[in-house]
Amino acid sequence: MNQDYRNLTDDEHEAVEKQSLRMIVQALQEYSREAKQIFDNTKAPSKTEVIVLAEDLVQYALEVAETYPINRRYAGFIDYKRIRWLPTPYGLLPQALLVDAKASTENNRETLQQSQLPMNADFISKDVHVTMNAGVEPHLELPDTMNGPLHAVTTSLFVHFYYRDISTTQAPYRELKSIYALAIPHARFKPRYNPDPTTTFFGQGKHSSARDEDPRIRVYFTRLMAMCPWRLQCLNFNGNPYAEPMWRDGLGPTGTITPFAYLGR
Amino acid sequence: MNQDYRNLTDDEHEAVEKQSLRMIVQALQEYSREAKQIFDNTKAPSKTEVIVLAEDLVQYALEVAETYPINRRYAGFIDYKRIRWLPTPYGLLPQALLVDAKASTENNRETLQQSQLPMNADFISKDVHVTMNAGVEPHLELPDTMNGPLHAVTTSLFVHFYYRDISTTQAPYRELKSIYALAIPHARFKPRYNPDPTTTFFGQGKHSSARDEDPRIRVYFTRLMAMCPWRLQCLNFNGNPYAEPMWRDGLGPTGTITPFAYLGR
DNA sequence: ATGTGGCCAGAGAGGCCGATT
DNA sequence: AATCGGCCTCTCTGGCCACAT
Repeated sequence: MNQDYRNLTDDEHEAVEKQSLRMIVQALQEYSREAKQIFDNTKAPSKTEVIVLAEDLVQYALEVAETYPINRRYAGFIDYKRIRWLPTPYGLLPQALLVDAKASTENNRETLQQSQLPMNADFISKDVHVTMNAGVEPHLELPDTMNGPLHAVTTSLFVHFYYRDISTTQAPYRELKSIYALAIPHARFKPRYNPDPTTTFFGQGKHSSARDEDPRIRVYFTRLMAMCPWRLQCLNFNGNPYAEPMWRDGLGPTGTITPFAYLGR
Repeated sequence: MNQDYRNLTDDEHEAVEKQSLRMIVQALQEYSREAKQIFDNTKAPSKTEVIVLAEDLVQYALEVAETYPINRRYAGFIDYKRIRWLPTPYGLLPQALLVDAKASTENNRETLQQSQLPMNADFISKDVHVTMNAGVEPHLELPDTMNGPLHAVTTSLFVHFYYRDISTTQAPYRELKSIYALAIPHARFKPRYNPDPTTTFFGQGKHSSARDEDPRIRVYFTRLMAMCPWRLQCLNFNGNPYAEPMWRDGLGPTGTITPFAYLGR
């Protein structure tokens, strides 16, 4: 009756991240119709509106797709966060699910704040070795009445709303083109995903060094997918109310895409 | 079997706002211990942290104190919003509950964006008559399958975290001194609360006209309380883990304060 | 054309401070 | 000392644009 993720093998832990991502992809798909409707047609008081829309939509999509909650909360910059019991074949695991919403007109990379980085990163930019330390804890310690503290594994997911602006005066104001969902590997997978600065999906951040802003970092979609196809999922809108229910899995640079069944909302 | 708030008398509608506020005050009181614990001890990556804390705490406090949900969502800048059925003696009413969280080192006024203003406002500032139109709709129209649309009354509440900074390096980082809860009157009460520019709880906004920022507006606590005591509630921390469970009601410039029972969390 | 870097832009949300009374 | 007005600061979040392959 294992309750500690640290007892899992690497492959088991990867499977835990995979099933976590699989569930939010299902949730996003089921909510995709309303998500697109709201995203495209909500009037914009300001251009910042898309940020708020993305956050709200992630909440609406995911809050109905939760697992057994653990009575523990904390506040902070992460958009959607839940401490919960996650059922897995390897045990019922305490998990700290962290999901961040992003809105973007790009669809090839994601910018992370240091506080959103789950693993120490090493990469090369302009021939120099750049480093950034993880800002996300590997787990959250939950004081346990019985046998010492419980460790809730932290799982870092990102939901990326890829869109373009259409109009500022009338609906539709925007076109939500697709919803990407990414699972960034836990710190423990450093040897697997970033053993050295040249082997990585990380890239130079978006910050301006000139104005010495807080450093950020980027995750490149193609490279992440090449290292582990299922970690990059994409739900595409092709003219239908709902997105295309596709799940990426398997091997190879782009993996294999297969449709999945879903119930709409 | 009334389902339309427009059939209520003014007094009945006031009572609806009052019971809505009463419920969130109960919820805030029950959550006050954890709220203070999180507010005071959460490390601050930046000074903006308090804003996020306030938003999260409002969500945590209120999400467990909801009424029968209506299956309808919309996204936007309001921190906490729920469309729901509110049971009242005057009928089961569709309601759009809007709650905004504010963090402040002041405790005498609240700044509202125009989009948070539920009634057209008139007031005098520096001898000139200033005006601001409501940015909140009186109700949300819900397409109804049976007998035409349903109108969800909009109820505008604010939760104000009054605090001061303590330290930037070690816990406690802040001191949450009290939690205020305000109910801003619905547009229909304009004749009651702001019949003319000199009779009002509104005041000049915080925006800089010089840099022509979007106009904002202020609500003055004392004046709001003088016009209707129960619309300004305050839960004070006096050294105890939980705030003092006090509810303001009755008449007079400050009304009457009485304690209420609560179950902690 | 793409993949990368990175400079800037805007807009929330409040901290504060200076007049007034 | 309070009550008001209002200027300005900070910092989030991405739009974009310029190179480099």
